[in-house]
Amino acid sequence: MFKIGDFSKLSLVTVKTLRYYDEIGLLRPIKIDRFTGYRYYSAGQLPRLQYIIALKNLGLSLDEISAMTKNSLSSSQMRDVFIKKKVELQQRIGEEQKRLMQVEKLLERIKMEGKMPDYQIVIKNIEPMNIASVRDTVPEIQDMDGLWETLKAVRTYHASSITGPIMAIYHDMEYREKNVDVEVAVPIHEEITLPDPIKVRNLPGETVASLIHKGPYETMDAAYQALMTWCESNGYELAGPDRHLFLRTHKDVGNPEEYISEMQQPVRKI
Amino acid sequence: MFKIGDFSKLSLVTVKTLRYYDEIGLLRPIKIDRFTGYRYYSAGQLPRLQYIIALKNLGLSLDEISAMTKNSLSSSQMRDVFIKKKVELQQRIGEEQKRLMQVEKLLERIKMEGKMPDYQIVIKNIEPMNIASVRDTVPEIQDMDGLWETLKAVRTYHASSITGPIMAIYHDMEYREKNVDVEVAVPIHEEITLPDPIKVRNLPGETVASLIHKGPYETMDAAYQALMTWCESNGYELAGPDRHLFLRTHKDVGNPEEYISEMQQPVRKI
DNA sequence: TATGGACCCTCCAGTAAATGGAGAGTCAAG
DNA sequence: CTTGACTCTCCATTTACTGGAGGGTCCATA
Repeated sequence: MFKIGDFSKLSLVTVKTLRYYDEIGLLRPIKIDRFTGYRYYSAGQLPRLQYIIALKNLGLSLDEISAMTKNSLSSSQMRDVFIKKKVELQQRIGEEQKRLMQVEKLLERIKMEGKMPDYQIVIKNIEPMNIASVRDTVPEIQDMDGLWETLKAVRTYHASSITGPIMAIYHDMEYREKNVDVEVAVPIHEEITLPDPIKVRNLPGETVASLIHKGPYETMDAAYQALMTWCESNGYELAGPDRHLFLRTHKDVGNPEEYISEMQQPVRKI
Repeated sequence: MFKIGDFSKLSLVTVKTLRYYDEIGLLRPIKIDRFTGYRYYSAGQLPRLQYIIALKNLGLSLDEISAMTKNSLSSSQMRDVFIKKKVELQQRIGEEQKRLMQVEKLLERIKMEGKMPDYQIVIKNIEPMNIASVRDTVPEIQDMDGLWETLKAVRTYHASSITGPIMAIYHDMEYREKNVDVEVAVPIHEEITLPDPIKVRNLPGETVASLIHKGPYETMDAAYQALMTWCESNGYELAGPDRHLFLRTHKDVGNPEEYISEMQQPVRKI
């Protein structure tokens, strides 16, 4: 019979931890003095403790270990637990490696450009939504304003059905300055019906690379560049028309330097 | 100005999380209504939030992010942070991979043997200690008893100086049945002096693979086998004479099936 | 027998980054 | 005015411990 300190020295497990394992019922002392509360352990408990430590080193949680040691699982159940653990570990390693790669890319860029990049790119999952939209091919980007006019009806008469910020969807697969195939849209509840040429349709959920741009629209090509570069070096490929969300526009603020937009480029992991 | 729910939809960060970020001062709303307590955010805060999320995805803690965004570090300081993060990530990936390998080996063994292995092997770091010991080459292992007799003096007259369980150290580099070079020892405080042939010496700290054996000493070769196999398949090589700790012996219990021993084999990561 | 120091006890607080829920107050459309 | 959606604060919970306060126990020595 060992007092907790001696047992701790034998097992190289701290006294605090032993008391904790007692508390959660993972490893109870063979005896607790009724009067002093002193815990007494026996050498015979060392295999059990060793077992616990071994399982912990494999990455099992104390809960899992409790379950395994208490119900003394069959070996096929054991196998299942470890297979599950294995998958979990593989997944975590994958994530960490992705992270590591991103950090490395970032370091590279800092080294190349001598400063932190101006844009932070983040992967998000966008839920599907319903939109009211008008789509057309316009000679110049500025001509998009006509489409906004068309949509204005929705925005004034159905203001309460609107569920998000207005956006533009660029359907050309490559960048172009003239004859742009653009769809301007506003997210809505499903119910309303609208006159031609406004259409109500469903915009599917997507995984997008998102970037927030502050400033006038003319300076957005750098942002677009950054997004492309990021996708390339982080192993994503483009997977659909990109969306432009207008989060703060001339209607909210006078100075175009204060405009805020979000670019959402659907992507797919290569 | 958005209420917290709208801002949450825009940023895809939960309301709870936004409130938490407010609480820890990471991202405060631009305005809080003095009477209702309602938080109001602006589109202009999205870049900041995006930045926070990007850094979080790289594996930085909110504390680190706070420090980075509050003091707007120079780019060389930024670089240092990321280099540190990179090292940290590499290390964690290494550990997880080691774990994964161990799980895989274990699964293999379960498959081969149709059951959980009988022995759990654990890596420990043993602190250096002082021992009183007698070393000799004995024709048969049983003859070790003579050495125990010699040490008995220590164990009776200096009982209070003893700091741990008795042990045997096998100095032969390979296993042998005859002419065993063995040292029997008992850990002590440094101060005492002892008559010949007992020596007081320092046993260095070691990294050991440890295994706990229950039962008579005759059945320990299976344990030794298991230890060797484990070391081989987990990438460790032997790095010194192994120690045998006697944790429960004939002095504590009658039935040899109840004996408890610990084998400590110093190892080195290959 | 007294005492000093090492050891042990319980209880409480804190860690990181949220999540879940109770109970109450607020907003906006119809 | 009602109703339902939204928001607020405060508290508890998660993991696997760690640290400390305040107080009791053990035991070898004086």
